[in-house]
Amino acid sequence: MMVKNNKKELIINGAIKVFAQKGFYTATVADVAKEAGVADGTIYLYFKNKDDLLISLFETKMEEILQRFSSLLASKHPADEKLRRFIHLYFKLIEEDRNLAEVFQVELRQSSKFLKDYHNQNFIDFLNLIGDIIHQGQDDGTFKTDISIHTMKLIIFGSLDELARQWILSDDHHENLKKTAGETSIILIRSILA
Amino acid sequence: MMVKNNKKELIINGAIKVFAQKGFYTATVADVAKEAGVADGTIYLYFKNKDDLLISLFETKMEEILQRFSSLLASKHPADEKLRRFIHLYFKLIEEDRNLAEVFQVELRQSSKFLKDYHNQNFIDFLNLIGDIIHQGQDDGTFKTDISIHTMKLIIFGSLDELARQWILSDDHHENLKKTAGETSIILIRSILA
Amino acid sequence: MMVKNNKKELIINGAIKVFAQKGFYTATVADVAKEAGVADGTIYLYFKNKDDLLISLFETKMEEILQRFSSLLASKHPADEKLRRFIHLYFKLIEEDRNLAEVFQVELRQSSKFLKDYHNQNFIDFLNLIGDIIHQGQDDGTFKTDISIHTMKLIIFGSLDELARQWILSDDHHENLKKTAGETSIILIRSILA
Amino acid sequence: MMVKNNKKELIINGAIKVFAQKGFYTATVADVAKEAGVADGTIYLYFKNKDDLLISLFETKMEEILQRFSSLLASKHPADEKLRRFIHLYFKLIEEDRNLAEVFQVELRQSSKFLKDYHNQNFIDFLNLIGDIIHQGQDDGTFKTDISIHTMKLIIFGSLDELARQWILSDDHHENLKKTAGETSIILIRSILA
DNA sequence: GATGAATGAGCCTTCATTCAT
DNA sequence: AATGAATGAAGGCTCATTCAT
Repeated sequence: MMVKNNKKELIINGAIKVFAQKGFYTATVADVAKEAGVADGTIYLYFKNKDDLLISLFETKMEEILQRFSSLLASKHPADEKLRRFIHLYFKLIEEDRNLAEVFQVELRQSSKFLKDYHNQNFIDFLNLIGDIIHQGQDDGTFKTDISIHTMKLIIFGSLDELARQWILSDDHHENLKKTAGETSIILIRSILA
Repeated sequence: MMVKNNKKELIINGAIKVFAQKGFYTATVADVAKEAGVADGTIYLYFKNKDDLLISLFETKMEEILQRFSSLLASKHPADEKLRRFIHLYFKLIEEDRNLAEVFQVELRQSSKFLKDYHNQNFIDFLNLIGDIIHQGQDDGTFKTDISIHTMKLIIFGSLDELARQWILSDDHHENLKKTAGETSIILIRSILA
Repeated sequence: MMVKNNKKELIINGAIKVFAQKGFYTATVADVAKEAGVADGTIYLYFKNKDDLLISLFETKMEEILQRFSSLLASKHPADEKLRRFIHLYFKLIEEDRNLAEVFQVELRQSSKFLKDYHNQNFIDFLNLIGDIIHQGQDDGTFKTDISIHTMKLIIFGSLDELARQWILSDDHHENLKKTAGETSIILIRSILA
Repeated sequence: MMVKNNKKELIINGAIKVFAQKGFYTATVADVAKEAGVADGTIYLYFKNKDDLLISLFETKMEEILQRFSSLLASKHPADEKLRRFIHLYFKLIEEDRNLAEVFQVELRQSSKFLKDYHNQNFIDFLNLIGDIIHQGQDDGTFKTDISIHTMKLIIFGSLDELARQWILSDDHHENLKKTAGETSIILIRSILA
């Protein structure tokens, strides 16, 4: 079948919408069930509990996201071009699914529960995508080597993250994210180019 | 007496500690009261409710922080030197009060409640401190003018914020924040210097 | 099944008993739940809140009561006979369900909440049952017309109400309410008979 | 001094106003203190607790009321004239102090606490004032003897009480209580006159 | 698998009462 | 006597979770 676990998907998508609107703690499981069009109890057939729903949501979507970046990173482009494309893809994804972006941005930052106790391998993997690009650039002489990859990847991710957050939280979304992506590429690449 | 509103301070500091450890939603008002060494009801003599406690906490501390930045910004230094000092002070504050940093980082980002519905003027003011430095630098020819102040200030803040977060969330705090501050200054200033 | 909304009934009956014994404000929702044999939360599946429970209780029971009076009033008896029967039925109902009577007598008179803010249509309807009898009697010449129906219906209701209250509050219920009903009929009808 | 226990009086009068407006349970001790213009704690210098405040209020005012009736009853008038004057005085008092009337009418009926557990001697005394008039009337042949004094006094009191309540609860107080008093006198005396 | 009525633990909040000043 | 800040017990209500159907 094409549609595996249809209900599970419905619930995850309902949760994304509801968590984005109300926040994880303020939203109720009943809210999610209603949005997903299933009964409250059904959620517990697919997820251990409310926390597990958030984590599963994150992992499922994060895997999808990592895949969308993977071809980009497997390409033969020079490091600066890869970084440019990374940045554009990042903002494209944000624009495509604002609710998901909001859940990632706002809700996952939230409680120690999810960024401290819950060891977030997918997030680390994501950061390492950036690290890999920088690594490549430093290897082939495209990028400067005077700053640590660790610091640089956090600067890049932090920049994208904050720009995305402001765009999400602002009510006016006419503001073009593509233009922002262009500017951001210039600034960040300039800061690192050999 | 010298110490006015001693209880209010005790409560705010208790709240910072408890919210940092457990998260705003997971922490109970009773937890805060216990940490502050007051009765549960006492909290309601000083704060309207639990939400108000978080917001008051934020506003009180944010004002303190803004003041600590103000002399720096009133100084006669060139823009790049100001930015360098801004970055160092930022990390210094983070190191000084990790709990407060964590509350700001994690809890305030949290739910729409606090960054969407609650119009956060202090946060905007803080971002504008950075904007002012950039503005000065563009005016006197220190900084490039090809990128918008808006984008640039978010990149700077986002970078600092993310670096701070990783430092907070990592258990090993031997890692020197001063070194990070140095690296970050170099990168960010390089990206903008004329 | 025959019994629909079994739980709602259980709760209302529990509430009648508990409110009669402890009073509305002194009784807790947990008391009612325990008496009804349901969980605390179950009450909130059927009633919006504690106030709503009291109002719903009143409306449900008042409708039942109004129905028990309706055949009497639809009958072809002369007005004085109707009034006599009304009085007897009133005391009969009091005797049948002392707890309910007590809730009506004591708790509903209570706070502005329930007789001032809550516009009590059922109670007005009940008073008008008496008004209708008097009206009929004045029309067919059975009753005097020198006094207003409004005053007369309040006198009749107030008399019954006070007699009922004293009976309820007295511990000795050997005292026959039927005898009281007889006496009361004589007095009240005498006061109005043409 | 003329004004003995000035504070105590202030508190009682504040309580009457506040209890009338909000109801005994809904009103807080702090509300009463504010209305009386004293500190919360001051109330506990004069009253054991909140319940005691209500009971003391009742007893103090009830004594005043009983005194106002006493000369009437000591007079040499025939029983029917006494009853007529009783009724007029009753409504006059209601009109004079609506708040007090409301507290007596609505709040004191309230919980078992005050009409069941609290043995209300003053109220019994008040009812007996009516009983005494009837007794006199039956002795001197003015009133019929076919009905018990007990029933009759409750009918009279219940009638006055209900008429007063409706007047209090209705917003329109243009309605003349004197006219009501007149009508009521006619009806009640007619029902009992030999 | 799916439902949703029922559960009951737990938390925010109120407020009568106390007591140091 | 008077104050009012502080207390903390207690209760209304919510909501994640379960389970009989």
